Amino acid sequence: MNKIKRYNSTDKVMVAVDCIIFGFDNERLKLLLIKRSFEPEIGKWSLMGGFLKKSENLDQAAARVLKNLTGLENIYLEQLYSYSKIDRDPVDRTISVAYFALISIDKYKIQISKDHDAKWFDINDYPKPIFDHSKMIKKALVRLRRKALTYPIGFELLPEKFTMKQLQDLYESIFNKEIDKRNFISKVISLNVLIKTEEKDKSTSKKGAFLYRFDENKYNENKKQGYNLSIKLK
Amino acid sequence: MNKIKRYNSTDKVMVAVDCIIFGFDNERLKLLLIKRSFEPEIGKWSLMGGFLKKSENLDQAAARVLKNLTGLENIYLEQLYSYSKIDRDPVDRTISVAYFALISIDKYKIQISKDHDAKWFDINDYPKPIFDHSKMIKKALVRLRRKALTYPIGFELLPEKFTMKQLQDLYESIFNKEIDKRNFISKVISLNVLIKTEEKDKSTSKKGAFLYRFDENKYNENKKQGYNLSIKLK
DNA sequence: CCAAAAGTGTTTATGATACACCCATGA
DNA sequence: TCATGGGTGTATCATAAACACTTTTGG
Repeated sequence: MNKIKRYNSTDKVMVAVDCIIFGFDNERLKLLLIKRSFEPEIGKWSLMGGFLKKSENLDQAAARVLKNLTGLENIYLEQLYSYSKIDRDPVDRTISVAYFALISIDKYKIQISKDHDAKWFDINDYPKPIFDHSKMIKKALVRLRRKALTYPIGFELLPEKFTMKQLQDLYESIFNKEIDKRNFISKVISLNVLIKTEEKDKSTSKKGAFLYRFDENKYNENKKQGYNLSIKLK
Repeated sequence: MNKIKRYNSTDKVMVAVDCIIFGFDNERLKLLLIKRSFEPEIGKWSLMGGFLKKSENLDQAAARVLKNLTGLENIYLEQLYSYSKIDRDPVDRTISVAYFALISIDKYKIQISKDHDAKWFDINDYPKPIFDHSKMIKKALVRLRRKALTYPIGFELLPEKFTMKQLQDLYESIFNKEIDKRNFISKVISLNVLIKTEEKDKSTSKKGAFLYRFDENKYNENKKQGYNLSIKLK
């Protein structure tokens, strides 16, 4: 190919990534927000974000932003949606590509970077964030709910070993809805992606609850047949 | 708010929108591609695209691109995904936000702009397009299939009045799969969004087939209960 | 021994699938 | 009258939902 003129660059814009970081603390679904230490909107709650660099793609930028805040790598990240309202950022024309991340809060000992004033909030009770971040969070939750029905998100949100109660709590928290224990367990078992270990977690009862692990191989074998954890959404 | 320094602008990039334009000609689902009249990749098939301007948001840019090619306004457009591989466009660093559009090919007398060499292709038989457009098209088809199960896309893809056969052909074409006529019709009727008119289309049979219309009010009333046109995807 | 959480099955209801014949009409 | 596409109903099967009691054990 011969030399080609570069495109007219008068319309170049800043591209940001913002991360909706979901975490599960083995009881409730949480959302990680930071208190902004810079203008604009200093002191207000915000999603963790950053600008896309010339040397990276969007997935990489989102991973960098996430690592910057949590120190974690190889975390589940999925692109959500791109936001482009002209004045969404009062400083400069910026479009933002939102990503959402899924983290098991205690699987890793998360060291939230001291550079940031960050806090986990319950997914049903968090402060109003800046800009259009509220829209992003709502859309991420919708996406997470859909994903939870067709993909074993417990892989990402639960520790290595977990009890059925924890798995059920995760789903109840995501859907903000009580689920019948018997139906839930028999459905989950029938999906055939869990391995029951010999171990018990005695931290919440005298009897103790068996610990389970996800089996990625089983999941990969079975996923052709479809994975569907129907939960009635009234 | 006081004057705030603009963000460092060394990392500004071009933002493009590319439109995956689906159309239904009352027989098969089609895809509209253009033959590029400019470098790079002149003469190859491509999605219709354009660059985001400072004065518009992404939805507006996509609508402008679509109007530019087809002359149509108020067409269903949905943002699909943002593509950002560093060298995806060989000329300059560009990220592209893909949108997909749904058009009833004969509901409007589409005047494809003579400025473009455009052509409708069958969704199962189209030429390999440039850059990452093939990935975009595949993702758009996945999205369309999901959408078809939960939203009456016939609103967008069919003419004002249509026969059950046309509606079924649309779904068979989208899913590339034969569907049982009796099951399909009774399922569609049960969704309670169609109005049967007194008119018949006699163009394909001596007996004639009743024409139906979508009823947007019925749809809006019923959608709280969910809209689900289960089609077995083997 | 008892409080508290873990564990376990069955029945019913709903919805999906499979399947085949009659109808209306213009040529 | 007959060829062609239009229109219709039922029986079976799979899965979701509703529902309550027994087990275990540390304190």
